[in-house]
Amino acid sequence: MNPDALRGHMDALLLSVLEREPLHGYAIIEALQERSGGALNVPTGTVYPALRRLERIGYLSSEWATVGGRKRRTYRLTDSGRKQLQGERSAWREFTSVIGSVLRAEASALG
Amino acid sequence: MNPDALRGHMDALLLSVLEREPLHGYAIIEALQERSGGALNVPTGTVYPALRRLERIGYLSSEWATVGGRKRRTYRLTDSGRKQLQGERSAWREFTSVIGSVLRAEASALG
DNA sequence: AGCTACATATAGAAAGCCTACATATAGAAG
DNA sequence: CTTCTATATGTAGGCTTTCTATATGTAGCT
Repeated sequence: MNPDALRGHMDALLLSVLEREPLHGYAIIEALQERSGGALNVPTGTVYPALRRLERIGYLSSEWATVGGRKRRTYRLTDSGRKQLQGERSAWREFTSVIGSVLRAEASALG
Repeated sequence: MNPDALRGHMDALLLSVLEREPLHGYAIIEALQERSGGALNVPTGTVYPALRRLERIGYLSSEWATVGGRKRRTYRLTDSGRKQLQGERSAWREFTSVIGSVLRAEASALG
């Protein structure tokens, strides 16, 4: 998977993975791997700054916890973040529709 | 359409639009608008540098022409570019499949 | 003369994702 | 005990690509 392709879609992925339950960064990375069937290996240097950015914007809130002697910062969706996720989903549908229509135009014309 | 979302997909769009016939930059921009139903308004400052980059890589070749007193640089797909377009298409399918699987995971679980 | 459409191009800004590195605990293996 | 792996968070700097803004010039219409 070309890493550049993720640009502009990282937010949607992170918000989506937090929809059901709050998770900490490391668990988010694992969840992305699982749900993508191993295709998404997002590095920590991408996830942690992105989570902080989303919290700064107000889509996420976080709190520290200690589990098994290790410190975790657990992120959860805010109401604002939940709304944003709706927007990300519809933006994704439009995006795939638009790009897809251009990419498929010639393929169908040629058989 | 969030402009950042196009990142990493511009090449696929440009190669795809040139699949059927050679076109010059301005016509490519118009073709992208038409095929996307007006959703894609790619600025000249994006298209012209991108075309040069694709030519430098070897996916496109270009030649100058004068039509109606105006100079045009017409781009056409090379064999290498045609192969690359195949790769871009399969990469696109994988990309939408992977992101889609993550985005839809919660939606279906929640109804 | 001025406006719009056609046509190409560059410089610099903006953004975000990645690589590489730094730090630290827990537990298993040897 | 030491080493290695898994768990866990974080920053600095680099890199690529897209966008904004600007420049240039022709053709045709009013």
